[in-house]
Amino acid sequence: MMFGMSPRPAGAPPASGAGSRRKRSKGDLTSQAILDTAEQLLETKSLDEIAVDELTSGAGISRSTFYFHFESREAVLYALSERVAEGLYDSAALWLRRGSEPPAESIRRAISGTVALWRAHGPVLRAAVRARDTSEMVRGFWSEVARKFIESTAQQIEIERDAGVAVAGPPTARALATVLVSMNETMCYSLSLARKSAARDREMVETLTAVWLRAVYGVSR
Amino acid sequence: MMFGMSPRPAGAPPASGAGSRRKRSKGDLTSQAILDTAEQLLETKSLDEIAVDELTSGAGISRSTFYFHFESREAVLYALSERVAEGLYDSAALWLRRGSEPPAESIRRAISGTVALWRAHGPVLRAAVRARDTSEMVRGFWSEVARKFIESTAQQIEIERDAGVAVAGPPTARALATVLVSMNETMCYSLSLARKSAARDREMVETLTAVWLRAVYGVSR
DNA sequence: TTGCTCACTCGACACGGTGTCGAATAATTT
DNA sequence: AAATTATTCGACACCGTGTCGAGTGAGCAA
Repeated sequence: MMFGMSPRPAGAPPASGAGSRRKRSKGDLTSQAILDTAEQLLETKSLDEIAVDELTSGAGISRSTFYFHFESREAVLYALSERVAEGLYDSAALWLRRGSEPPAESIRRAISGTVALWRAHGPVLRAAVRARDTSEMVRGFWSEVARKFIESTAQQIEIERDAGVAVAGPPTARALATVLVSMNETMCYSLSLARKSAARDREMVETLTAVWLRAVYGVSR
Repeated sequence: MMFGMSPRPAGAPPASGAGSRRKRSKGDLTSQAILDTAEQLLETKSLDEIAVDELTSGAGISRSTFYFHFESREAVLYALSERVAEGLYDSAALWLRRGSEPPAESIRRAISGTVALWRAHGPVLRAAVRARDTSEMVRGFWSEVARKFIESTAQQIEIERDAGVAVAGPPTARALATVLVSMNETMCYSLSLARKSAARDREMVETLTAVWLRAVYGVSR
């Protein structure tokens, strides 16, 4: 009764092709308008403080029309998340394949990218993290994202361990990766809540980098 | 309009003395019943999935009577948190003053205590963490709890650094402490979501301990 | 042009939850 | 016993949700 929602938005237009810009059927336009309004409102309020009619009046349509485009408020968040998720994968890849540069550099670069992304899309990312506990749909999506992050981190740790550069387990590479990735997420969440400050951001990147380095390689400098 | 709530529960009985058991005015009893029902319901649902009449029918009273005892659902959670918070302080104190034992022992003991507490009161603690973003009252309470944890951890790190045992900053002792404490909270949160398993708990304690040790002291073994 | 269809929009409705009020009742004090 | 205070209740007004059936209009076929 409570979890019956199908992952596919109810009456949503079949796969609004992201690339094809010809023939923006009117429906696409209002879907976009709803999405934009939602992203803007999330800067102020949390998802469940946002009423459907705030979304629709912002988009210039009637409240009940909303349900033609989205199944629920969560579905809107899901769509919003997808926009942002691709950016996340990029910063994940950064740390995976590093050339000959020292680990400190590639880790710092990856973390820095993640922080930047949270700074850019904080409201949406926070709402998504929050909705993980509420919406099956959102949870599925983000646990997949997290899985990829953890997987590739664990893999990298194992490579470094085999090379004798990183300190051996226990903890398992996987357990260590889980903790480190979660730590990044938590700190980015709370950082994105604070007023924007380059100094604060830099300190956070440095702190997280230091913990990663020490946790994986044992020694910092 | 939205944030006008006073920190003091509306018509609540003046300071239901925790210790004095004589003269349990009838009101205290039903307040307790509401609290107990809430704690039990939180094992299944999140706070905002719990309707007021579920609380009151569980306590055998009428819905509107609820508002005589508590200002809102959040106020119930606040009261529930206070019950648990004291236990938290104990495990904080554990790591602060250690005798001559090696740091690994005291850190493991403190983390182990925290994990145990989350296992015992997971639902309430999760709801409280969650409500931090929603309720001013709950946020104030928990930021105070977090502050104490971070403060005492930072203090301890500085002591160890002055003694030349811990690796020097940067990161600041405070920044490092913030990250480590938050990490513990996050991992306990997600651990308490998983089915109870002694093995899993042990692994989590070991992993967190390892990260703390390496982050603070640089080398693990 | 007419007429058909299909994407899209709307207002009305039923439902369920919240918070408040004033009156009724139980407990305690004087 | 009377007065006061604590506690409970039902009724009410309000707000947000999700659904339904009835439009509306743009494009397309004949």
